Amino acid sequence: MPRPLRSDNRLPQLLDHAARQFREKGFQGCSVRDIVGAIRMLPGSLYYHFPNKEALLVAVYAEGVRRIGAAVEAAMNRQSDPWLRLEAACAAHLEALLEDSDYAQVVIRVRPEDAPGAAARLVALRDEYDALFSRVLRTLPLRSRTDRRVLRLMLLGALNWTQTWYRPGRASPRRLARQFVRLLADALRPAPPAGKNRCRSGRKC
Amino acid sequence: MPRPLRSDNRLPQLLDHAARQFREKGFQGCSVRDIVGAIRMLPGSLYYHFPNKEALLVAVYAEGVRRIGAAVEAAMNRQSDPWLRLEAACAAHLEALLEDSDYAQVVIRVRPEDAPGAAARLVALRDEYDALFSRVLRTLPLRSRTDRRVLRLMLLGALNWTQTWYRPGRASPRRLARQFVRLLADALRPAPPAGKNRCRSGRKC
DNA sequence: ATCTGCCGAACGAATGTTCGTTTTGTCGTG
DNA sequence: CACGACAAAACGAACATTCGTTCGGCAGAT
Repeated sequence: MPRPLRSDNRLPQLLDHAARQFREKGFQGCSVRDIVGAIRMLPGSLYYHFPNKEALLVAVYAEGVRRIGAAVEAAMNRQSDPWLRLEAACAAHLEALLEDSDYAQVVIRVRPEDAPGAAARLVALRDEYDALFSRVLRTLPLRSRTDRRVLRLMLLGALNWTQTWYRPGRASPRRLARQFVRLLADALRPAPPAGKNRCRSGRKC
Repeated sequence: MPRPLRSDNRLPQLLDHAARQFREKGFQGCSVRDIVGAIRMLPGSLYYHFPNKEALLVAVYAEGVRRIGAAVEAAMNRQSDPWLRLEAACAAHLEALLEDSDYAQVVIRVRPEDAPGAAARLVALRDEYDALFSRVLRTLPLRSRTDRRVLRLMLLGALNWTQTWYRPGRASPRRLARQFVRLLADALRPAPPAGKNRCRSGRKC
């Protein structure tokens, strides 16, 4: 039973600017005054909406997971081929992470340990999102020996680390996702039945 | 000309504990008192050795780059085959990053932007280290179309992100490095000359 | 009339940093 | 070998700010 909201409630703007500040400067890097000041609120007013600063982070985190999860799931469901599904998921992940959403960026930027009192909940939220990628990977036809867990961790690591070096204007998130997945696909796709289509190195097939 | 050092100089211990604190709680996550308190120093004494907290971080960072760089270079030079060189480099990188050195972990854990006044120097130090991997990758025989820059960023991303999920006792750094590199090697090694040794999928060759 | 949503002003604690003073190792000199 | 000058290294105590947080009160939407 959600309590009634007043139309002049500034919680949405509060969350928006919290997300922006958290992604720009991290959790410990910005003060309560930085966050509320951007929307001309006073520091004490935060505590009407949240019991403390960490709870605000949890709210932003949760919204971040919700948004990036929705984006990835939607992109995924537009494809049927397993490898194309993976590529679509990665592209959506990167787009949210690098360009679209402050909320999504916070999920990757802020370490759970930075907010000790909320760490457990943050980790749970991350895991919830990771499960999405586990699902995509489960449907991939792979060589028998491939460890899907290691594959997931490696791929997500490569994707998430882009946040540290990506600069808008160069390679687009879409293109990066394509490059990453292509690379893995070449390595992991089971060999085609003998005699068929074994072109793997030449310019044209 | 390094000025003369006294035998009771505690700068080494100061750096050691700073590295430990920075890696455990991040730059903004620990106070000057946390750092010096661990070696029974007083907060003001820090400022005999460094002009400010950020300069201390730079010193730790530099030492971290030096150590992990030395470890990787040594491991690299023990191999001659390009792919084995890469694997050795990755293994050394992961060992330093996950188990051995507080200093090395700080280089990955702490974001340059967390210390605005020192960010430029921190980035330069990171780049200096990255150049090592550029060198290893340059000697790799790859398919003609492969973008070595993207490859480096992807690999380093996967490696560095391990810091967020790795727990000692499971897969060893060595094993992880092996898995990562194997995966890429299968994808990127140029196809062997036609008719020779084209086993790529079966159990035994 | 009620109660949501925020103001305004404060709180104590913690922050990075400064500075005059004191201790202690090092070294040239007698 | 002893001693005294000198600088290195750290102390001790403060500094001004900034931090997250608390709380009584009040305007205005419902």
